Amino acid sequence: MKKLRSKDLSWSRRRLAPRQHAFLQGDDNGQIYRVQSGYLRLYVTLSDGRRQIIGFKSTGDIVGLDAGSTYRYGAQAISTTEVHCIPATEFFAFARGEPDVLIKLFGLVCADLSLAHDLLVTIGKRDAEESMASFLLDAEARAAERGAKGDFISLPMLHGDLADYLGLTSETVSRIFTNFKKRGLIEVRGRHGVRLTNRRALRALAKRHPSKRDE
Amino acid sequence: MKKLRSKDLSWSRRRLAPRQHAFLQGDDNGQIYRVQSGYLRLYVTLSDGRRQIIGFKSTGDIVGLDAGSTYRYGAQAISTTEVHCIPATEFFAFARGEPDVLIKLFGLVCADLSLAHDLLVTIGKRDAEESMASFLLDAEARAAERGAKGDFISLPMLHGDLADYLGLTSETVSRIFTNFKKRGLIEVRGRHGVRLTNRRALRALAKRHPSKRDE
DNA sequence: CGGGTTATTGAATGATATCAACTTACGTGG
DNA sequence: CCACGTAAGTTGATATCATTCAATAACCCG
Repeated sequence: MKKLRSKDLSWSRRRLAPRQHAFLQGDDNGQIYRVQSGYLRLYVTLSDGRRQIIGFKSTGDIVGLDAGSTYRYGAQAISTTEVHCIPATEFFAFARGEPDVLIKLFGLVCADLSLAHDLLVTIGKRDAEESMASFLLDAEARAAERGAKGDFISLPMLHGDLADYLGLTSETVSRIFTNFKKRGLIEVRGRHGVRLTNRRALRALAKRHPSKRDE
Repeated sequence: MKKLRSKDLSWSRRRLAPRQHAFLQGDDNGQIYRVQSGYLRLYVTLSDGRRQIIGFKSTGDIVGLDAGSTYRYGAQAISTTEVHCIPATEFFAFARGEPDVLIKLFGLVCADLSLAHDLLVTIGKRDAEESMASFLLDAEARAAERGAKGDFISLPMLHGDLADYLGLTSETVSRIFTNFKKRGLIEVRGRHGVRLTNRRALRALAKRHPSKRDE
């Protein structure tokens, strides 16, 4: 299959400082982004300022692909983040002639949709503990997919981000981390390191349907 | 642009009775569906049976497009529902040769993603009243897009469905309907008819960002 | 080191869930 | 066409989980 990032295309680079935006909700859709390093949070706001984080994006992820004429969500750097970007029109003009690329793009949006559906279940039906358990398992699975070394995973986002992602408050997130530590479900190292020390219990909490991968 | 439903393709028909499934969560992905008449609810369940409805689909909507090897959600008829379906492999084999069709499909999934994001904000950040206000405005906009006649809109789903969609309980949904009626925000006719009698107030409740379309 | 941001912890409050009783609506068959 | 039986909706009382408010503690960056 053809590589997504063709050499023919004029990708440009941007380095985003923490809290800097790649784009804001409502901006005209100009660019499609690819994260090179660091982390972005994608979020939607209500008119009174409440913020729902709809996803975290890291190395290799494509952002802004699903925008119409304007971005429906904002994209903000959590830590210093490098992105590559390309004008959407140019990108789609190229993709139009490449069925494999179009199908790849289709698959990327489908994957995002699936993530959104998972998050809907978490926020809509899981209580705070269940949500956190589900998040931790997802975070670990994601780290594994990216070939992370060691069993500590890195969670670069703040508790407040996690709260805005899971539909909770930062205090609740903090309480549950403390509680999980006491119960021996996780071990924490520094601000961002977490290790899952009882996956079975976390899985039971998350109430997922059993899959073949479960020991 | 080429029509999505080419005559070359072998669509078949199914008539679903109320509560009958087009497919279940976990089924092998065989078919892509198009709703001809009636309504489907799409939902995800947790292992203990809690159900999150992720969307309602009606005439003209495509369902199952985003499935991988298995469906990640179930699709169940609310009322008697007619669907057309086609094997996914056949459909994509056809689409591969038609960039316009691929781009159309891409757009459909992007629209679903956008809906999922909206619902995330509703469930994650809006309280019960705000959620209901937002839902009613969306339902009306959707009906208008489909060229519904009259100002009563039809909500074919049960209160329990609405509850499972918005992250509430059926009791709460009922209380808020009653409250909205008392406050003159809506008028109800029969089991399924609703008319919005104070859009301004509903919009204020929903706390959306103002758009050009707002009077 | 120092200052601001973030995290933790406790106590009180509040929104929505839960439980329960009752009413209404609907569809089915007599 | 009506009566019945079941499913759905309403309403009230209570319980509960998570939020809110507040005060302290830890962390990190410059």
